[in-house]
Amino acid sequence: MLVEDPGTDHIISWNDQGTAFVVWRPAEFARDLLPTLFKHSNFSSFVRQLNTYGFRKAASGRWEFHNDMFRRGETGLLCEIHRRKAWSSKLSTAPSKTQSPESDEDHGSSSTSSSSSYSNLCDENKKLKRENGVLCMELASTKKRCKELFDLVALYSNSESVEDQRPKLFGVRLELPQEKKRKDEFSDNIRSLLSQSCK
Amino acid sequence: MLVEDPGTDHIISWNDQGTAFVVWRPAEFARDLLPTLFKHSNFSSFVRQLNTYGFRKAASGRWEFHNDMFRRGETGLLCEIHRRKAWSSKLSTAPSKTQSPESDEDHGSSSTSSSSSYSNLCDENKKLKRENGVLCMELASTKKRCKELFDLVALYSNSESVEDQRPKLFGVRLELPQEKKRKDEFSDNIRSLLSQSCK
DNA sequence: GGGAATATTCCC
DNA sequence: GGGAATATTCCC
Repeated sequence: MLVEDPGTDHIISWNDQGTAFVVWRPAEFARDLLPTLFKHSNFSSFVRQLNTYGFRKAASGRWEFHNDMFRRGETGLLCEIHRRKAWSSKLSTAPSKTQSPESDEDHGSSSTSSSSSYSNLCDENKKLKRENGVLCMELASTKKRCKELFDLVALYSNSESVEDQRPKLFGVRLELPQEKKRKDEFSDNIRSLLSQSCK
Repeated sequence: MLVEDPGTDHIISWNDQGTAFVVWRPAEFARDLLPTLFKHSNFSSFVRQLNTYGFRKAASGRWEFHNDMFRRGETGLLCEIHRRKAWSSKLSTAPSKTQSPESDEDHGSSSTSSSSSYSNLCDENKKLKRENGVLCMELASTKKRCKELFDLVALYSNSESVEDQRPKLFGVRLELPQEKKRKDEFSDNIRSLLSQSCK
């Protein structure tokens, strides 16, 4: 609205190509125009919001900001400008790079690319799907492995108590005290593990 | 400051006991006084902040708010009034649907991606990130569990071979053929499990 | 540019 | 009353 308004073009306007807006007079802009739209008159707070919504400063030596969805005449694109989410960097800390290379992939991009460009989003999407696939596979194999260990422990724990075949002397099974203690400890461990589900 | 100021006592003042403040005229308070201290003039936003800082509304049929650290004359207590932290609910989300049916999450959604809409892509992106986080957590807990089982098996396998204390007759350990076979199977299983990394 | 604390809004 | 999204501030 401000960028379009010819009355404020000496303060803020489109660049020549209509691909970005330029704040020609930051001081006047902050003092006179910001308070009409926001609860403050700080240029830096305005810039902070621009960044949050995917606008980037052009390296043009002036206050020029661009966003792929902000172009002269293309008002239909405006609805694609969204606030970057805050959760993007919160839980994604441990992407389990157990054996996947993905070395060069900039992990911070998840938060950066959010709203700026369509192709960035596509790239991130692809990467997420790849990562997702890797995680699914890794999880599946870990679960399988976990189940194997579990079954093994369960089997042994079971067979030991059921089919103990060790020789007896006159009907009494030969077993020394310290072995008994060790075996009981083992059984306790197994019992506690068995009490949880591992499937 | 406002509560103390005699000039505004008809709008806001201490209660009789000096244990709370009372907003006698919420409308005037919001319109005339709030903007002098805050970036808004909404009484409800003011109340929201009061709650965040531990003030509670008294059940007195008027806008009376109290806080143990807010008392007439006790200005030294004011520094004990702190903003409530937000962390209390953040990390407790832990979906960890280890055995839940995960019904609503359509895992096949990846195929839907052919839709070219930008906001669809954003939504999918969000979902992927969420899914990713859940997978990471589930993988971590499964790995932990796997390691526990692994250590248990390793421990037993170890102690069994090292300190077999069963009685011998003339230097030969008593052991029946089928037990030997079962134990070898067990050892083979353990060996193969040990050959993979489970950390 | 963006993380993080705090403020304001919106909603249950 | 408070959870949660968004805005503003502060700071690296």
